[in-house]
Amino acid sequence: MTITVSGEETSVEAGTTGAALFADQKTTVVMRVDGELQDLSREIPAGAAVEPVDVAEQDGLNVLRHSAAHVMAQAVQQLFPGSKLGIGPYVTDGFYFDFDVAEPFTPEDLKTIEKAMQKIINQGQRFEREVVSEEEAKRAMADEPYKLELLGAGDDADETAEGAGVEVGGGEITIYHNVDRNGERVWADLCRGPHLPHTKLIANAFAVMRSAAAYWRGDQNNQQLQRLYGTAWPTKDDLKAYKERLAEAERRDHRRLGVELDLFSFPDELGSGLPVFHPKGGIIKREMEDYVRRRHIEEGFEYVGTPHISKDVLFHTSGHLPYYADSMFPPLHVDEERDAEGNVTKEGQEYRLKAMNCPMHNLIYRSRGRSYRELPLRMFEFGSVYRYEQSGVVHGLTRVRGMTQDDSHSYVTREQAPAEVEHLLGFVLSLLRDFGLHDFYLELSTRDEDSEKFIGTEEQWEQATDVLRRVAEDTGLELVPDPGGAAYYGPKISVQARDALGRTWQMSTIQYDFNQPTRFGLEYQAADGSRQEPVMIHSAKFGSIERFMGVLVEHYAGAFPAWLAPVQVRAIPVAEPFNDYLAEIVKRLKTRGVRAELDDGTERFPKKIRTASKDKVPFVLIAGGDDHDADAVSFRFRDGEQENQVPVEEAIERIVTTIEQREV
RNA sequence: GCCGCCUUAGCUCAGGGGUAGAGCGAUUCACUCGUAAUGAAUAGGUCAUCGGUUCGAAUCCGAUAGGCGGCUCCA
Repeated sequence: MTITVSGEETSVEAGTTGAALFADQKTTVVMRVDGELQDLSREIPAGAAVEPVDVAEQDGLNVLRHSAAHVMAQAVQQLFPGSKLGIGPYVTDGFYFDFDVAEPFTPEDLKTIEKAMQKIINQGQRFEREVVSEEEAKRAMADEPYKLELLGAGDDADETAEGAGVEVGGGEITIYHNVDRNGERVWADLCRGPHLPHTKLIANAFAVMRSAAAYWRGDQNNQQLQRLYGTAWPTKDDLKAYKERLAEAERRDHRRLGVELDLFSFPDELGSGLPVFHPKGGIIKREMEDYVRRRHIEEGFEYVGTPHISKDVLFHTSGHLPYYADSMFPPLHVDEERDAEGNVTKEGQEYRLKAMNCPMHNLIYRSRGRSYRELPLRMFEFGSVYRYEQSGVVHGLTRVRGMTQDDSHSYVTREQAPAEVEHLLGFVLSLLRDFGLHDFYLELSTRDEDSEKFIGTEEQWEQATDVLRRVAEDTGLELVPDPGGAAYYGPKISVQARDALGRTWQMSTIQYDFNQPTRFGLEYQAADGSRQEPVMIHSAKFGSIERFMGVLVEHYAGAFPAWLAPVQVRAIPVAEPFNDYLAEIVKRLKTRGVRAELDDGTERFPKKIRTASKDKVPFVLIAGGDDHDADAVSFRFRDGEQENQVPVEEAIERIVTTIEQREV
């Protein structure tokens, strides 16, 4: 028969398997048959287009990890008889498997499981695919209640959790058996596959990473299972590189660097998720805010200010309550008066900490009549908002309970809306680039038809979503759909930025809102004298200053570009006699607005260099006899490079220019 | 909010039913002329908080607070 192998027509015997075809390719783990991933053990149908899938390519990695998940599950069921299987898909950089076990896994258990996995791998067990009927599958999985549930769910399984589709779905039902050296089936799982031909391909480049709890099918009303996360790679070196990447992420962790660089802290006395900024962190925050405020004003925004607290009726008007009551701090009851018997003589009032700025900006809009000539009317502020985040989700600066939003609201006519969205998106992207982030993609969050959370008519949603989609597509950036992710009042575009380590963070958001203007009765007088309702467009550029600072700390690994660095210049004399010489230069730098300081401590020279290096100061200025005689200074940069005897004038100009140009 | 783990000096951590240790940091003194650690001395802890068990608790148990890893959530 004739088949096409990697684009070339070839003639092979009927019944040829992938294993036979790619026998000499040791790192081929599965094959793509007419675009579909299949086990190598399967026969290739006549006329098919086939290509080998290498373990190192994404599809191959996924198969490797999914197979490793099976091995882990086999090990767990060996060690913990009676444990029940949940799902076990591959995920980015690894895999997990959920188990219903009597006791949660301990750290020792993880090591034991890893050892048992190694044993299974060393046995070189084969993965064997069996096509079964639904009845057969139910019989085979009689002891696995969760698998039975998935069988019942059928093709819906894809929606139950990330990766659940690997279990069932996609037409026929299959069971994968692990077969030992003697040809005996030793373990089985309901699974769509495909899998590696045998376990030896997992080699010893795998690890059981951690355990955690997870809700069955991602629903918090369901049973909580124990999830084991693992990782697997084609080679030991890949595994090592992955672990090194994790270690690097840990070194860059903004929570760690925040302490080391004395930027911010989270005093227990304040409560969870409430940061305080120390002087050095305060400089970074202020530089960020100053720059962003200036740019907003350049872009036609007007800076406004609103309080941190208000009567809670405001949030009823906006529609945020009762939808989001759970994530707002509980109300404060004030102004109530009682007589001696305890009877209420004056009704009190409920106040709420502000969780969003838009209702207050609406009040500014409404404070007087508005003309179409004023639109677009753009209000902007650094609004302090407080959200009662659940205790388990608070995380460093990236998830806090008190934060500063760089929040703006553009009030426009319906006709102006597309142009304003475009304007905002361009502005947001330019700001992110100014802060050193260059790798983005967009997410379009829309309403979920089935949810009652979303208000407004279908036409309104469609129109708004259309506007956002068109503008997003015009950027040429990757656009990822996020159905059901919209706010209750309208769809949103969010910008996801990738940092230096390739991790993504939701930063900016642009939301199209046709609901709040109605709820607040906002209007403007049109050219024809009629009263019209504006559309409002919400936009947060960094999301929150706190989160963005956390991202920046990690992106730059604490080595901020000069314009953001808390200390821009540290002057270090080679020995004490040069203190005065450098003190004079520091003074001149300070008059130019440079954050410069002299290290006139009693430590010796090399120690001061080391300290400056650990502090990640961008410019170290050194002066000794040679410099003094030449009326010069020497530079030492963060990468260890040095440049000696630069004339003082020139050195100052270079530092000032670098800061002004916001160069790294 | 849920599951598990953790909380000892400013930081990183060791120890462990008989009232505490190291390194770094800090302070002081001496030293100090060329690019990542000079030396010595000193100070610093109700072992998160509260309660229980015990002759005795930092150590064991419980509660609370805070943190970490996930899950759920994220206007």
